[in-house]
Amino acid sequence: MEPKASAEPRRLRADAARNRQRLIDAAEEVFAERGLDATLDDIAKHAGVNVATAYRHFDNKHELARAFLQHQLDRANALAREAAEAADPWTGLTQFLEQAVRLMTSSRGFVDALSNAYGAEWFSEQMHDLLTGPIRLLVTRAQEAGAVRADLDATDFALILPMLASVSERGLVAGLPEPFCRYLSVVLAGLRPDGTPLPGRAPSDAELRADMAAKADKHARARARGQAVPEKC
Amino acid sequence: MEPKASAEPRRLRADAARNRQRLIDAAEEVFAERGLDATLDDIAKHAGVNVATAYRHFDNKHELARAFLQHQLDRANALAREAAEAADPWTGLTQFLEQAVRLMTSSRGFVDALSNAYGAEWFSEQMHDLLTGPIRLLVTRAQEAGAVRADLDATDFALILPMLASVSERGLVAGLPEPFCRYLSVVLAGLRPDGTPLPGRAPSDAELRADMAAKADKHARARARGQAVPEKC
Amino acid sequence: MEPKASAEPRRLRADAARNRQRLIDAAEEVFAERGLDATLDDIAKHAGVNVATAYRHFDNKHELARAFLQHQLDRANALAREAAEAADPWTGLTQFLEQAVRLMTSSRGFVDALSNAYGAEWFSEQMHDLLTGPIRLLVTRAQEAGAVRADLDATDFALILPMLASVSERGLVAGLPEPFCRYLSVVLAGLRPDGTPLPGRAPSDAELRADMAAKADKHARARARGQAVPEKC
Amino acid sequence: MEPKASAEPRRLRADAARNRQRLIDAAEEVFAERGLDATLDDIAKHAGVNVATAYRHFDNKHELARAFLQHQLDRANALAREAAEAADPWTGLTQFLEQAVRLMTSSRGFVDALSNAYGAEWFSEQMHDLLTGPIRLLVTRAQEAGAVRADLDATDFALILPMLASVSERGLVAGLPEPFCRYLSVVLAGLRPDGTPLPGRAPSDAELRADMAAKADKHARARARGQAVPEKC
DNA sequence: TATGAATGAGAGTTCATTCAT
DNA sequence: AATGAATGAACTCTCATTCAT
Repeated sequence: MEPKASAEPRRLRADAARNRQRLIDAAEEVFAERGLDATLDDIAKHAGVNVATAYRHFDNKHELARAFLQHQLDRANALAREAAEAADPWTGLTQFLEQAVRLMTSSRGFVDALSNAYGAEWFSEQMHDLLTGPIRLLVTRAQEAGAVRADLDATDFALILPMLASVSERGLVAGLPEPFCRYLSVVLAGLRPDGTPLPGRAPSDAELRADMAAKADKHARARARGQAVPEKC
Repeated sequence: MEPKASAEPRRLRADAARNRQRLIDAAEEVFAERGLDATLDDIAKHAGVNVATAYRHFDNKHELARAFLQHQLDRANALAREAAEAADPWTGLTQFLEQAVRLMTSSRGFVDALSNAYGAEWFSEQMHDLLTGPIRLLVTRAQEAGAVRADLDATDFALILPMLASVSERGLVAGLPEPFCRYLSVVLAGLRPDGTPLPGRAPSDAELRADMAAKADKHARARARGQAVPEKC
Repeated sequence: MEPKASAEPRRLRADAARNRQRLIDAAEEVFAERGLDATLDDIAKHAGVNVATAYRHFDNKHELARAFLQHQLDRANALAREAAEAADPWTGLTQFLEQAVRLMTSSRGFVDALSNAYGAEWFSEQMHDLLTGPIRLLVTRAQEAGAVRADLDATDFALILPMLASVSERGLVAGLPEPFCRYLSVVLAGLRPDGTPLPGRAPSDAELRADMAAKADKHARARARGQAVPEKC
Repeated sequence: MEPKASAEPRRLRADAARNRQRLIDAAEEVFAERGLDATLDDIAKHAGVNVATAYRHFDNKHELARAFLQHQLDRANALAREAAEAADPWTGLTQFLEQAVRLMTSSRGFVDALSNAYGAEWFSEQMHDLLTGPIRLLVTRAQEAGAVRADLDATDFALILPMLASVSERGLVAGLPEPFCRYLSVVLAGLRPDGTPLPGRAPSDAELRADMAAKADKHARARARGQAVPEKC
């Protein structure tokens, strides 16, 4: 109802804007550190404001998380678009992945969302847009240049990105110089054409959408888990 | 006081032993389906016993989770050992990874732990043992046969395994035939020698150990997160 | 400090006066629809002003409710006075009751107050004045004309009015043509002389006063509730 | 799911039964004194147990209220059935009303529910059963004996009872000997045949049912309130 | 030993009221 | 004078854990 978390926020009073920003920053920090399970109280405390103030700015915890994730998604979109301008398509793709992983590295909350701890329909929709928009561009260009497997699809990154996210999540801790780069390299090497096709197939756009619905519906998820796993790849 | 979940369990009365097993089985099911956030009450109900009974057998939720994870780790160990007996080293490695991923696919709780939602020192230690034991065997054999990159180390799988776990976690939902196989293939392809070295280096055994400590200590983790991320891989 | 809602209001700036009126109007609407539990924020929004503005005009929610109730009481007074001018005393009484009930029908907040959801001393005092003033007039005239029971007193309406209020509250919902009229008729019929005296007695003016104090003091009320209820009327 | 507030409760452990009873008693007291808005915390404190204990016994506040109201309804049913055995039909009816009012006198919460502060579908259904069952019996018998107006219906008591409830609510406070008896007498006198028909009509059973739905749906209620009120009875 | 029951410490959210612009 | 914003205290409900039978 109110233009609380709207995209086009009314001009806020100076102090309110400051507090709002503090909240978002705090959310960024706290969600990044503790994941999306962090409590609103904690975030508010971190921001130096009362919880109720958080509720003035965001309808509920969900919305704050959304604001936070929106921010991350915006960055990811920007990265993809920048990368699309690279002279060499392969360089563009690797550059994007590298930076996307770097982005994820800095935020456990984002990884949570990607890993679906946060099964919001909304987030998946955003991801879908990212995949079928800028990322598809990157992939197609790279394929035309023969730089990546022909049977790869942009939608494959719906799985590959979270996969890389999880490395990044663990990566820094080890104290290695640039840990995730190493595994990103493995994956990148695996994306290059090698004469053999990948087994299975990429999720279709429709399946990606179905996936969203399923994720939003916990029961579907439980059911899915019960499914038999094939014996052999 | 009592060495409840000790390595050297007293002989339990028949019914006590049965209840203990039921609890572990229930934990298996429930943790697998709902992840490590599942309620102890739920697990107890699933096991057909009272929560308090769970507390007679396990000091706390943590310990029950440990028992559950132990089980998964044991299976993983078994898988690795079996795989080590494959005639062809590469086949052995792929077989192990395939089955390990399959194992993870069936257990959200295990993935939670791997993805570090569950940062117990203990778990990491177990992983360490798995890596430097049976897995190292597999890797070394494959390297000697020239089937995988020479600069790969068993400890790399401390990152690669969770990475694959996360695909498996998402995989089933999509309704694809055998989704994780596809991305496992990508990673496997990436592990093959291609003439270029991997950037960075594998975590040393010591670093792996340090990692554990860090993960158990949230503050260290927070600090780590603050670290600068290098601009370029 | 300032005599905010005082009887002798300072001259207000034009816009202030307008806002005050808007607030009262909004209170009227909102309290009427949602009862006295409605949010001050809601009322302010309805009035198109900020909550804080409400607090400039009224010390607290209580006071705004008072202003609202005052308005209703004023109307009730006017109704009683008008009715006193009816040619036939009985007609006057019925006319008053009919319109009073109609008034209550349109305002859940008023009914709340009458039904004592709002046990303010002040309100009871107002009711007292209404009863011992214009209503007594109506009753006495009707009695002199032999139209109502001789042993009825104006103060009896301290109970009868809320009683009718509660029908009106429920009445409209049922979708009946003019529901409360039916039960008003029952009560009116019951007020006519029938040769037998009413049991008990009407509250004296003093008791009515005591009643106020008691209602304002919750503890007294609790005590009262503990009182034994006689076995037989 | 659990047989928490079930009609046929499992045998409870002695202490649990005691606590459950304490909770119900406390609810009775607190709801009676402060109405259904009372907080669960208060009730629990009154019962000398932790809030969570209340949640062990009742799914939520709603259910506790329901248990409390059920109790009142049961009593009301019993009263009606007893009254049906009176030799004289009129005596039976008056006896029932007298005792019903007495019952309501002791419980603000019950009155709240009757007055619809508590718009639960369930409660209305219970009332419906009470009205069309034992109360209809009383009314019909009285009509056959010519003791009450022929155009009265049992469903009229859906409005008359709450009406009387509201007197009783206010009655005791005044310190009068048996205050509500006086107004009950007025209403009873009004129910006797007097040669003139009542205006309007009683709600049909269907309308009573519709009423429930409407009450459960706040919006319907708001709409209803907006309805025009006829000028003349 | 196993159980039903009880509990304290939150978590998310709302609201009357006050502060700062 | 009026507003946008902030706050503390409450309220409903949950969960890991402990007590008493």
